[in-house]
Amino acid sequence: MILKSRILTIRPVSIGDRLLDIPCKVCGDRSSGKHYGIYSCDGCSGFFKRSIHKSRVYTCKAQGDAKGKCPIDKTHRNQCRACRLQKCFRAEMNRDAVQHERGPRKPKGNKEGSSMLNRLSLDGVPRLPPILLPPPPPPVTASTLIFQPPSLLQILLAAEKYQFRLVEESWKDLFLLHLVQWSHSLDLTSLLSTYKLQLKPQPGDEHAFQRDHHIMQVHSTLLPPFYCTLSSDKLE
Amino acid sequence: MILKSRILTIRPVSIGDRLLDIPCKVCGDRSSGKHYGIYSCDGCSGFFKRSIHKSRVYTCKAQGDAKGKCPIDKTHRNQCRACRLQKCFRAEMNRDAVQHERGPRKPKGNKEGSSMLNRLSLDGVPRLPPILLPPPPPPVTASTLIFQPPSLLQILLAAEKYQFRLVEESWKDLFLLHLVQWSHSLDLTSLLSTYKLQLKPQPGDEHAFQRDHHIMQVHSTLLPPFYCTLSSDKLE
DNA sequence: AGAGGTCAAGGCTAGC
DNA sequence: TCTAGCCTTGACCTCT
Repeated sequence: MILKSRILTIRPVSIGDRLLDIPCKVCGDRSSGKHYGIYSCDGCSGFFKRSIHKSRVYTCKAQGDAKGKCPIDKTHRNQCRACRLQKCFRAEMNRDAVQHERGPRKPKGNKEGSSMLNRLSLDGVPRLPPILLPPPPPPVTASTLIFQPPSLLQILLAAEKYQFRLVEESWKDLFLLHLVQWSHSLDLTSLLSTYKLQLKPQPGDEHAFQRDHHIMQVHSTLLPPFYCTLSSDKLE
Repeated sequence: MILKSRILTIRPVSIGDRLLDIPCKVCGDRSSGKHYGIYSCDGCSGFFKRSIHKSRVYTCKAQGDAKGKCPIDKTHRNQCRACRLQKCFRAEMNRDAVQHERGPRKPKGNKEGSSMLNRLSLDGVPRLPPILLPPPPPPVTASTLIFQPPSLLQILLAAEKYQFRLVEESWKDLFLLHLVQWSHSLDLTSLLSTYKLQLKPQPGDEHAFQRDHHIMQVHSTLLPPFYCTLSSDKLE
C-alpha cells in the first residue's frame, strides 16, 4: 500500500528505480536486474528459485504437437509451469546460482521452537542446495528417488558439469565424484574413458595416475549390487 | 576477474585473504577487519551501517524473560534485529564512526568486463561458499597445506561440526566424511568411538550398520601410508 | 585500513 | 497452495 501511494502521487513512470527497461529474457516482462545469470523479472526469478529449492518436476498438460510449446509471456507465464521452467533453462538461467535456503529471519511461530532441546537438534544443520537433474525435466528415475532430502552427496553433484575441469584439476576430487556415482549413477565412467582417450596424465605423474586408478578399481569391487543395477535406468 | 574465478579448486591465492582469523565481536563469525571500532564481520558491519543510516528502531519480539536476550551468533543473527543492534552497541560499535551517506558512485568508463571472452570464463561458474578451516586458527599443519585452494573436499569439511548429526542421519554421508578424513585428518575416528559408546544402531538396522562398518574398514586398508602419517600431526 | 557503495542472493507476505 | 513485488543481507567492490 505504501507502494501504491507512491505510484499515485509521485512517480508516473518508474515505479521505483527497481525495474529496468531491459526485458525479462524468459517472459518479456520488465526485469528487475540479473537473477541466476540473466535479466529476468521478479516473477520468473522467484518461480525459478522455488522450483529449484523444492526440486519441482512439472508436466506439460498440452496434447500432441503443442506439448512443451506453451507460450511464455507476461500474461501466459502462469499457464504452464513445465514450459515456464523449460524456458528458464533455455534462457540460460543457471541453477547452480541458486543457493541453499537460509534460516528464517523470524523465529518459528510455535512456542516450542525456542526450547533448548529443539534448538540443539535443528540449529546449525546446513541447508544443502538441492541439485536437479538436467533440464528439460527428465522423467523421475529410480536414482532420483533414492535420496529425496538434500544431502552431502548432492553438493558433490553440483560439480557434475565441471567434471572435465576436475579431471584435470584433481584426481582426489574425481575420486569423490566416483563415489557419488556409486550412489547416483552419474555417467562418470564414460567421462573417464573419454578423458583417457583425449588426454594423457602429466609427465612425471603417471604413478599418481595409476595409484588413483587402482584405488578406484578396488573401490568398484565394493559396489553393492543394488546400486549397480540402478545405473541401467540411465540411457545415455 | 581472476578473483572471481576462485570458485572451484583453482586459485591457490584467492579465497579470502580478506577474512581474518579474528572473530566478529558481535556474532563470532570471521571478521574482515575493524569496522566502526571493533573487529566485525561484513554482515554485522553492514547491518550496523544500514541501521544507523536509516535510524532504525527495532523491537524484540520475544516474550517474557527471553525478551532482549535473543542469541546472536552466525546462525541466529538475522532472527532478531533488535537484539543484534543491541549486541552491536554492547560490543562497543561506535555509531559516530558511521559517516554520511555518499552519492552513488560514478559509473566507471567502459571496460572489457563485458567482452565475450571474459564473460565466457565467468558465466555459469557456481559461487561456492568459502569454507575455511575452523576458527580459532589452528597451527598450520601438513594437512592444512595439502589442499590450499578451496576444493570439493572443503565443502565436505563444512560438515565437520555436524558430524554427530550425520552419524544419526546417514551412514553413507558419514562414509564420505571418512574419506575426507583420509585426506584431512579430521578426528572422525574418535567421534565414531564416542558414538558407539553412547548410542546403538536403530533396532532392525543392525545389518546396514554392520555393512557400512565393514565397508569403512575395507577402506581403511586402502589408506596410503603417506596420509596415515599425516594424522599424527593432529594433537587433540 | 576502514569508510561507503553494489547488487544478486534469500526472505517476507499481501493477494490471488 | 503459488505468485510476485518489495525488503534485507552480506561478499565484494571502490574511494578516501
